[in-house]
Amino acid sequence: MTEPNEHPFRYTAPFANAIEERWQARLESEQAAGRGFRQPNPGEPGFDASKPKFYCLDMFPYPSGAGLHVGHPEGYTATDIVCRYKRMKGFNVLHPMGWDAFGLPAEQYAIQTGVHPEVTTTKAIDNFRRQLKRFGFMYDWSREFATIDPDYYRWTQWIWLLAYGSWFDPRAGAARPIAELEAALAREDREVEVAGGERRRWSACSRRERQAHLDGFRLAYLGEQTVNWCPKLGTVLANEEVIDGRSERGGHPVVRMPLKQWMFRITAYADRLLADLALVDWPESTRTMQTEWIGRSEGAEIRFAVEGEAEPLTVFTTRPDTLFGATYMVVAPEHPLVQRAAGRGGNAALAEYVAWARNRSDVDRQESKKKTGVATGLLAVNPATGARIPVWTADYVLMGYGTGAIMAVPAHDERDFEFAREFALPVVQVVDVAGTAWTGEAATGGEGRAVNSSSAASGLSIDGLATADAKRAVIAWLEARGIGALRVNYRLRDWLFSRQRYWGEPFPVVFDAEGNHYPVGGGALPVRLPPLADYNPVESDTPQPPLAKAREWVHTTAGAAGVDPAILAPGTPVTRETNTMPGWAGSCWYYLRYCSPRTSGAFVDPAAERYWMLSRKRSAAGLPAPTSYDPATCHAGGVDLYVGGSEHAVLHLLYARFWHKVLFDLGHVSTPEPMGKLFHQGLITSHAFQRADRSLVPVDEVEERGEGTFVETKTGEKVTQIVAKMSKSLRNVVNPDDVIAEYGADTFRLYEMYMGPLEASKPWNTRDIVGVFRFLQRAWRLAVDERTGEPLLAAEADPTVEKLLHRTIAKVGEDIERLSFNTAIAAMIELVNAATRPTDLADPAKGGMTRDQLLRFARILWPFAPHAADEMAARLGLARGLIDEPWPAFDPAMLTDSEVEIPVQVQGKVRARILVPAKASPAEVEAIALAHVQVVPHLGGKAPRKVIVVPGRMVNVVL
RNA sequence: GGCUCCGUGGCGAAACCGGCAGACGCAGCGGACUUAAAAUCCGCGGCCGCGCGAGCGGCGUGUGGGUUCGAUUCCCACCGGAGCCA
Repeated sequence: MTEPNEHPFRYTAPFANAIEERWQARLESEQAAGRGFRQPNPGEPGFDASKPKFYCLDMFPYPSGAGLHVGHPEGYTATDIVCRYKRMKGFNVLHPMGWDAFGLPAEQYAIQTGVHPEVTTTKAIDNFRRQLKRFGFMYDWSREFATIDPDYYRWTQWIWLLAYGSWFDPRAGAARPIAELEAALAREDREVEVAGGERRRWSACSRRERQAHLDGFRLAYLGEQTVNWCPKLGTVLANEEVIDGRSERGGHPVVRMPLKQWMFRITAYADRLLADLALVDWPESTRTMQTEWIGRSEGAEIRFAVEGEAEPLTVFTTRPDTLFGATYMVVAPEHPLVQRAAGRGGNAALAEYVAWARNRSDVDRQESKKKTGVATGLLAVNPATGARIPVWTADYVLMGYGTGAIMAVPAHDERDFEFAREFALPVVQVVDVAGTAWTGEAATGGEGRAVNSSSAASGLSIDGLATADAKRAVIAWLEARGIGALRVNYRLRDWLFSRQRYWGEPFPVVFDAEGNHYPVGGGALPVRLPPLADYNPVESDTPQPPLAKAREWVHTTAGAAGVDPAILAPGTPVTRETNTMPGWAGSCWYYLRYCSPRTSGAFVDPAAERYWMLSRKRSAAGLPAPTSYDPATCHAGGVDLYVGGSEHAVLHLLYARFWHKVLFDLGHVSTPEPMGKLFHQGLITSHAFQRADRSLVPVDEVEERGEGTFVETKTGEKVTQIVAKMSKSLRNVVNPDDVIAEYGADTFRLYEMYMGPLEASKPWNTRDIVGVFRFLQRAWRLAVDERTGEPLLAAEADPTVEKLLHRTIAKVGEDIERLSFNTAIAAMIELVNAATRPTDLADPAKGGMTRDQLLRFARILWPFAPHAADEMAARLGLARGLIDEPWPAFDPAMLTDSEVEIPVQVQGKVRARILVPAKASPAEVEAIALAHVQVVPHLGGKAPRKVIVVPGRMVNVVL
């Protein structure tokens, strides 16, 4: 027996799912017909040039096989709300979605299963797309692409070639075509250094020598670098991917070895990357992180003469003022000076140490408590004191930082001090550090006044000078003697861009038999990835890229590869580059491709790029649309809102900025920065449980015994509830598909936005979801008769409800603008609660809202819960839903009250509340307050010393 | 160790520029409706004390100090947590 359903139109989960799927199907067919959320570009049919643009971007996901995580829809819902709102406010909204689809996990999976990464990746993309569509996000799916599409990576390769064909002109402070450099060298017939250190006029250089010289300037260049080789992963990693000497992914040991690799000269842009952070609206924390990552430090380069060596030993120090305290030198074991000293033989200990240190991973080198090292037997001369000081080698000095050599000042550097202690080297105090007494028992860092820092012989005397002055004095002295100079050093290294991997973009470059490289011509792009039978990286001590296995692909001719015949004869046998680009490559410029994703003749259509990226600042709103960047009136950043996790605060965002600046310098994009406003959504965490010994217990092994008391089921041991990241091992991962099935996508969206501030990390609390679900039910019931599905309309508008509606419209709009969605939803809940009929449905004419009011409410609900709002609007007569509706207007007069209740404080304590006319003068308010029956007793009969009246806010009486 | 951010009821949170601390939701309690339950609707709700009661008094935004008529908000120190850099 089945009960007849008395409420067939109640907003239940199955009902929500049904209407959501119906509206989504409808949107799908509208999009297919070129309507819906399809946003035309300038020049295309349907484009409205009178509207301002809003480019809103989500960090595109890496489509993993596991499907969408609850963290993904958090940022996506936020941008969807903003975009729907902006659309209603009359903007042309660009809100695209795509896939960051090259990368290690797919390749790893291919290694395990033998299935081509393209197959698994495509499947994962299809699943991600299905899941995202189920949320009803208003993406313009006609702009979708993946970084693995040949049509896309063709242009990734093209941009790389652009960098390859450019150099950084220090005088212009910008990138320029390398042909200009070549022309200048020829025109002025400059003298250049050729192999072997000789200098020769350009006209006298061989073709090979010219090429080698130019190669030294390219923004994308082949550099022999000490790289982080990870034998286990079979790849080289960027410094950024190595944490404490282990791979960021997998935690495998990493060893350092020299290798020829493609590099990006990102260090040339260090100053601009630093300075332009001031131009964008980014979280302070992110700007700080990038600043620290770039790590600009001013100091001095000092050249120390080494006895018996022609070349001086160059060091960089931020504390040239401590030169008198440099009692020994330390060079990295990889330093050429050490190599030479060891190569001469006769120092077995040195050779042994170098071999030993070389095989130590950075984790050991950095962590070792006890300092290790060996004297090289060489003696350097401290130019300030004239003293001969020993040159040591030690692994605490890394070749990758600075010059790979330091002057050791043990008195004022902790590590140098430890080293000096270990090997009984002299320690000389040369700074009287402010606030720290010199005991000789520890290094004293910080600034102060120079002591023990004078020498008649060298003519340098800085005793008594404050650190800053002492630095200047020493640098001036160094410069005068030609043995040093002021220098700016960066922590930022050039970007290692080669990977010994299969699943990445191939480099459009080939090598001849002598190892000279030649670019593949633009017409031959994309250089496609060849199919491969075996994806296994070769686990070995020397890098062996998997692409080397595609022998037929690798061995080709210049002509077949598409090298310009003017550079290399077509018949010349060449081998292709077998490294691939790292996972970062595709995400460096995807936001540009979205502007015109189907453009075939260029990486982006210039007009589309200009329209979507270049805009006037609010202060210059009256001016006509800009045609080129003007710092005074234009936004520096192109994308108006970029939302994604803070885990990309440094790497992705720094790399994208670098590519963008190269493109900007060469005239291919309109703005100096890619992203104007950046926002990081917080992490969605989960609950887990912790035993007394701080070990974690999975959620399904715990039961609740009474209020807030949890015990481990197996042992009965008491455990405490904590907040932890979602993880398979803790079995606290929430699957979005399940939540949608249980409540619908609208409820899911509302819940994630209602949890708390977007930027905050917050725990998922399944129990709380029902709150927003009930809100939607209530809102629905306010508009629709659950028995008949017919609208429920008030005969006339209740003035209180009308006033609240105006206020809610104003507040929700403001809150969306400042990305404060939780408070916007709270305001809508208050409105619905206030308008809800106090009795049952006996008399629908009582309470509730009029059709007009309900439609205005539906329109502010639409960005948050679009399906419920569309369905509501349809039942109220708007068959098409709210897709083309404007944001409702509010009357500013409705936002103020004629009378306000304000508190009266006596000595800072609230003693009464008074109702006063909003326009009452301070004197009137004061009079009412002081006469109040609850205030008088607290005055103690005295006249107040002072009365502070904040109009409309409060009164404070001071006795 | 340095830098940055954060700490508010049983829980998630709000208070946007120094002006009524705890909006809104969850959980809880009470009532209406119901044979009963669910659902729904109405109400209560920081802590302590006094009062039968409407209410009154005190304390209260991690801790201790400071600035101010007034501090969750600004300043200093400390404790705890997160992130980044060493």
